[in-house]
Amino acid sequence: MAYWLVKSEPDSWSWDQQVKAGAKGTPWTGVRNHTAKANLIKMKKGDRAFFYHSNVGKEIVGIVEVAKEHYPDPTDKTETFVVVDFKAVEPLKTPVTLVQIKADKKLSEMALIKYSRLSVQPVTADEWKYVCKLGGA
DNA sequence: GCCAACGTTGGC
DNA sequence: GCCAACGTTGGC
Repeated sequence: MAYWLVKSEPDSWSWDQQVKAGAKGTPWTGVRNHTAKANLIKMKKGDRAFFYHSNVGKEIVGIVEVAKEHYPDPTDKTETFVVVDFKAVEPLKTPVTLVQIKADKKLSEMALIKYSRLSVQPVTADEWKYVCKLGGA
């Protein structure tokens, strides 16, 4: 199983909305970047991803799971980009903030820091376990 | 095919 | 609100 991190501005799609959307899963729409698209395509059902609030909060707030593998983005008229469906798994008891990640040597290689504008990124198994521990998940 | 101009993302 | 990073567009 692979691990990922997805970003969303809570003003447009927040963790709370993801939780309320329930166990069926909801499409992760709006990706318009080819690197991010390539990552979406690599995702397999059952893969897990951190849900990160960009701009407001700037912290990892929860864990989602791939409920459905990639298919064309219904909001993309050009039919170039894809979505996957995510469902909420569990919140982090303690959100892990960007400040915390930057200050932590173990997490200094995270794509979140190195490729700060990429909205769908891979996370290594070590980073995954460590962030889960920090967050109390 | 190069590169300047422009738009967007996202941290500060 | 500013601006750095970076992707995209369009003229040549």
